[in-house]
Amino acid sequence: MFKGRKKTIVRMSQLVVPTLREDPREAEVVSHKLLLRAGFIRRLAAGIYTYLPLGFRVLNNVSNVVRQEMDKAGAQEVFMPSLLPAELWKETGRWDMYGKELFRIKDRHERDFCLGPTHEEVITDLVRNAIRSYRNLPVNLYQIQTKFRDEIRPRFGLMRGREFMMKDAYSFHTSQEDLEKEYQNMYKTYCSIFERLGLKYRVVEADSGLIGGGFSQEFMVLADTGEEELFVCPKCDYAASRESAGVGEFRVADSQSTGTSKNALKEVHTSGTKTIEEVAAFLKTSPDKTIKTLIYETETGPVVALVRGDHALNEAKLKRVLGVQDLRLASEKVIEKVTKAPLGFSGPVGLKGIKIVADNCVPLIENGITGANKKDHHIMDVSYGRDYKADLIGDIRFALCSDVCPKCKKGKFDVLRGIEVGHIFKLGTKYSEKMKCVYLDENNQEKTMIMGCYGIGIGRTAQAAVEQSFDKDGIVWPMTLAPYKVAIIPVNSSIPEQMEVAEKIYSQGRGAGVAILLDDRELRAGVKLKDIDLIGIPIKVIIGKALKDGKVEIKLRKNGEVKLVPEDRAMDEIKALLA
RNA sequence: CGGAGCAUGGCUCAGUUUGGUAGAGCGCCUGCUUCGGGAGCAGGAGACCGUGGGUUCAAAUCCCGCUGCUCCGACCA
Repeated sequence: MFKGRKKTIVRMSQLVVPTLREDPREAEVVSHKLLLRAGFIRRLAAGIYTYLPLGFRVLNNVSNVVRQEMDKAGAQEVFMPSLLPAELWKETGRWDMYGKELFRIKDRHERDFCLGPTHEEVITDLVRNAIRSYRNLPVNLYQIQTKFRDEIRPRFGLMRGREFMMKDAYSFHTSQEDLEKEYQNMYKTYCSIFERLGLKYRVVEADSGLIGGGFSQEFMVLADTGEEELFVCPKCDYAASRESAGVGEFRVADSQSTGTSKNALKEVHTSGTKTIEEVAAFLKTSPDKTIKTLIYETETGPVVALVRGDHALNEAKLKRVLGVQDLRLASEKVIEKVTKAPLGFSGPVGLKGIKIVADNCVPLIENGITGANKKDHHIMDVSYGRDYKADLIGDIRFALCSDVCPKCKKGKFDVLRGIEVGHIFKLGTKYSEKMKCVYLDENNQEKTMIMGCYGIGIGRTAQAAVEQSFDKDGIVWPMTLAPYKVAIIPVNSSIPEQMEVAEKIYSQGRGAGVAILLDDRELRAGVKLKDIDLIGIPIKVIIGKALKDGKVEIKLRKNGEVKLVPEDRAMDEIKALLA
């Protein structure tokens, strides 16, 4: 591949690997610290990184596996622009919907552009022009490319950057069944990708967010420090992200009496109490007796959402239940207009002319407590049906680990942590319809294409691997990801015999196409060994004392295992380890 | 965007309270001695103390503005 090049630098004395002895202040999580310390990446600005030679090699290792598996699955690689005209985004409405996360810029003619955070619009535009017949469907096009998102809070190095490498694929179909087939094909492809990369992962049901569409699944690399919570049922195969985990059973809170006698409504003065906790404490009861009332604004007007006081409302679920796209907490002004009372005293009783959505658990509350829609007042002994009604009742809260699996209704959730590295979506016609991406079927009928979309965070995957595999000395790369598989370390570079053997094995390795590194630096053994371990090279060939007997050491990073072999057998041994 | 904090050689930090000629460790360069898990000695280079203004005889230090970065909450691969 690089035949034209005279030599690639794989001598440590020449390689740019600025390792650091101390943890950089900017890093918080282990993987970020290690990538910085071991000289893989450097920060340029918040969430924007340079990949140094080692880092870039790892990135390419991920990309290559992804590319091979995608090609094998029948997808075709393309390369789309990063700089995108606003018109396309206006066509789907996402120019307005995407919000502040979209990097927007103007050209010299004051025309609007953005830096691509994802490419549904671009690919759909391409396909609607390039493909007109059912004969040319289905297709799956993908690219590996830099994406831009003006994240609210860039974090943890490559985990959440503002500029990051991503593989995104888009498939186009003539039927739902065909999409289903490709979705399964991609599911399998993703499994083999993450298996080849040597990662422990789980697949969970997920919310599809801004990308939209219906069903989607996330691939999570398991790591205790992961940002995501996965709700996994121990009794069946159900697994979901925190965002989308369902609630299997609606029970009354433990503290509620089983008695059903309804007391009469009572208004109480609760001056100075605003939060649920304050109100519950003031009235000497627990938060699960209260009804939390939240006012939201949507594109179809304000709505009132009710959840039990000890539950957290899940906006993604609320969006789904309401069937709205735009959802945000109402301003105090709107709250006052809707409830005629200041923030902190809202309640469903007596509200008119506004849609009310209640969580499944809310109607079960007897003699509950909620705001009186009157400053400094709450009402007690509120019961559903008698005192208020909801227009919609559904699952709109976050699941808790005490909740029951919605699938088998038996297991209580285990909560694991993970890092989202892949996401597959069934988009349906969300984009193709708006953008008139159509084809002619065999009956000369115009039909809208059905789409799927499949992403993998390349840099994030690389960093997730570190998060999953490190020790006190540094990174322990899985073989596939390691920037170099083998490092040759002459213990004392001032002994000519050691250097000779080192050079010999090095050139044998290069001749055999092994990704091999020679630590030819004139440094003490300890420094070289520490550096190579920090970098995480899987196999070390240590040339030292044993050379007197014509032997070298082969030591594994993973478990510290050492094997003494005759120097002329070293290469065979390495090849066996790599096979 | 709300809350907290930080900004001083390449890296990690001290110095700021109580203004008075900019420090340490690591790294880097030179030489000597060392040489199997971050060596020792000697010599040396390297900083307009984030930025703009103000107070003062005098500001890294006090005051005001700005910017950048990190962390905690709502978004995403």
